[in-house]
Amino acid sequence: MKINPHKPTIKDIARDLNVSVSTVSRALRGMPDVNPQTMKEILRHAEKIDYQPNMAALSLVKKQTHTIGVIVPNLDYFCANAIRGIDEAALEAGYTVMICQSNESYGREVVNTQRLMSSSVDGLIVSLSNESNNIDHFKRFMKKEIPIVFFDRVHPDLYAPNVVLDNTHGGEEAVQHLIEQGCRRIVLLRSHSTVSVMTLRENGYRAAHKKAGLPVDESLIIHCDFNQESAYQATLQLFGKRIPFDGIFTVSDRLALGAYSAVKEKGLRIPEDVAIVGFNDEPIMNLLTPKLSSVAQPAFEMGRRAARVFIEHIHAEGKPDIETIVLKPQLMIRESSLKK
Amino acid sequence: MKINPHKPTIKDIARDLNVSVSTVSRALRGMPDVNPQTMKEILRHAEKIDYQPNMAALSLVKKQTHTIGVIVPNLDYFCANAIRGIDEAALEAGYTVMICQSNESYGREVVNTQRLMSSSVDGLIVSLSNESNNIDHFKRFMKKEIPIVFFDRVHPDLYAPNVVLDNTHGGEEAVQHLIEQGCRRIVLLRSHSTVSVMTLRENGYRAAHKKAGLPVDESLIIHCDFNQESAYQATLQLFGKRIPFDGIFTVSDRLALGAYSAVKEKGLRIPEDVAIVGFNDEPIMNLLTPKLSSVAQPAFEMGRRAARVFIEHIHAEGKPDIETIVLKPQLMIRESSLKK
DNA sequence: AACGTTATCGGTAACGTTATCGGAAATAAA
DNA sequence: TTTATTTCCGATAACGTTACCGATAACGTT
Repeated sequence: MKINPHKPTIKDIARDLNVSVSTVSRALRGMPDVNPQTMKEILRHAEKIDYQPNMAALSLVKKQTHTIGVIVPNLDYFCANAIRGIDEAALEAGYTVMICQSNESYGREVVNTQRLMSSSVDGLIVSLSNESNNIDHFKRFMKKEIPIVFFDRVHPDLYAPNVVLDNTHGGEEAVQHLIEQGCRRIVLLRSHSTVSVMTLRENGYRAAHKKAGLPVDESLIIHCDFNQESAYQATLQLFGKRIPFDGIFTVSDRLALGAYSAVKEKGLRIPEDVAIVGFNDEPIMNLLTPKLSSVAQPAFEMGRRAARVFIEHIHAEGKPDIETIVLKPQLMIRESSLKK
Repeated sequence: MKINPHKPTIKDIARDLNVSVSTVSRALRGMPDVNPQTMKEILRHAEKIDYQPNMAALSLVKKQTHTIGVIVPNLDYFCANAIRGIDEAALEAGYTVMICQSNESYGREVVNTQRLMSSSVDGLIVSLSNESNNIDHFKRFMKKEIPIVFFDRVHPDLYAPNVVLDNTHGGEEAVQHLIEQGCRRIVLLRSHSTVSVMTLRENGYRAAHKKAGLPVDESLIIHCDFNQESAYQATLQLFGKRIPFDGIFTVSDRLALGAYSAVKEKGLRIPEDVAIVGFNDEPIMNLLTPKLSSVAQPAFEMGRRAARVFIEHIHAEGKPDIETIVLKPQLMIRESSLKK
């Protein structure tokens, strides 16, 4: 595999057609000052020998790779959709995408940023890992004036464009809905990460209580690991401590699933005894009985917007504005929270 | 953003330290013929000014990009895990990965191969889309002697390394299990794609019947679209036609879910009236009651092996052997198929 | 003293492409 | 006819890096 069968270059075309490489280059780029006749010949010949421009050479002279580095914490339903959105917008603008997973690990995130940096991506689109309290690796990036756009999981100390959900509003709507359904002791099941989304959803939880004139019982606010098993255990512990509750709002559907299992295991009915609302609206949750109510995020749209902001910044002259785009969540009410 | 703050190059280091670029280049690569003292100084200075090698220039002279293009049909549980495996093996070998989704569409797959080809990836790791009957775009790739490795969804006409599951065996085990549980009229729910995995799993279905001395009723072999809704409709139609059955084997968990819903909707019990076995062993299915039996695939391992084969081929002298790696499935027996 | 060796370094071409400049030929304007 | 303008094209440098070939100096060896 070492012997390259010589990929054709513009030099080959130039030699074959007895013109200069300059002319070939211009023709291939459709520049005006080239004879239509020779232009046609060059294009035809390029097609014939299946010429593909050498991106490395192009990057070298243009100082752009037309590649976007993407770092996501995982490839779950939300991220997969966001990536589809990023991909679509990038494709439209002639960019390709390098995707890395941090696996919710700070170390992996650092390694990935370095890897992408040394691959000379034009910039980064990032959703932070759960563990990322230290964010120096991104600051280093930004010092070199390499554009970064954050989406979903953002960090207040990173002065860069953000594309996020109105998480506060999402949490508030969900909890308000539970209150309207008659719940008075609502558990908040959240991850103990410092990532912004969690805290904002908690803020929404508190806001809903305040608006309804209800007190917040801090013993109902539970921090657990960001996986289903941990949520399951946390819910069981609640039963163990004999802390009563009649509703659960979780910051993700996966956590909701853990709570779900625990509640069912205790022989309680959903939603009659305990109403549950999750977050993300993963379609798979529709297969539970009862179907899970959840706060839906426009993941695809979020990815697309993030990529578009990124491309705007790449093309902007001078320092572009740092804006934050906030998308609206939508509460999907289903059986798990509807006490008719 | 147009004004580059001049990324440091080896020229800068050479100027600052009054040595030649050759020396810097050698020092940075740890070559032997450079004075340990100057070596140390160069390394220190490189560190100090945060020097990052320019990959474009490197690619240009080395004719390698150290980038692998990956094309997958989607980012579902299986693929996400396979990608993690690819990523890990690639990282180990100093490669980065460009991931594209074909969204099960032939057109997108063609666009993606072209995109990756013009991005000058060193080669491709591919799982075919559901629609890909025509595979000329890959043959074009292979004609240029660019290495391609296929995994999971492969094609018999593509003479390239394959990393696959023993799908026949997986199907056979699943159906054999159903037969042992007393099922005599087992539905096979498969997608009507020509992709190899489907047919092989069907072969397993037939093999199990043959071994058990049971006839295969062709009216029980159902072709539907590769999604849950279509599986749901197909199962309902079966009821509509009053075709009796007491077991269902589906080629994916998602299809199993569709069947699941339909069976439950008809008021039948799982597994007592209809036993169900799926394929992929998505953990999410453990939340169904009853829990779904399924054939597990070592997705992570499959991805890792595919990447390793790829890298072997890149480094091989001359034409390396074209091998097919077959991994073993594992039948996970749970409540949905266990009539005790 | 003359020679070969070794260690250490620099110069230069090359990779494939674009950008800049200048020149020749063709055309239009005087 | 002469001059000015356009149209088309080629030569060359540059991008950042490595590979190859030499060059120099400091050694030992005979």
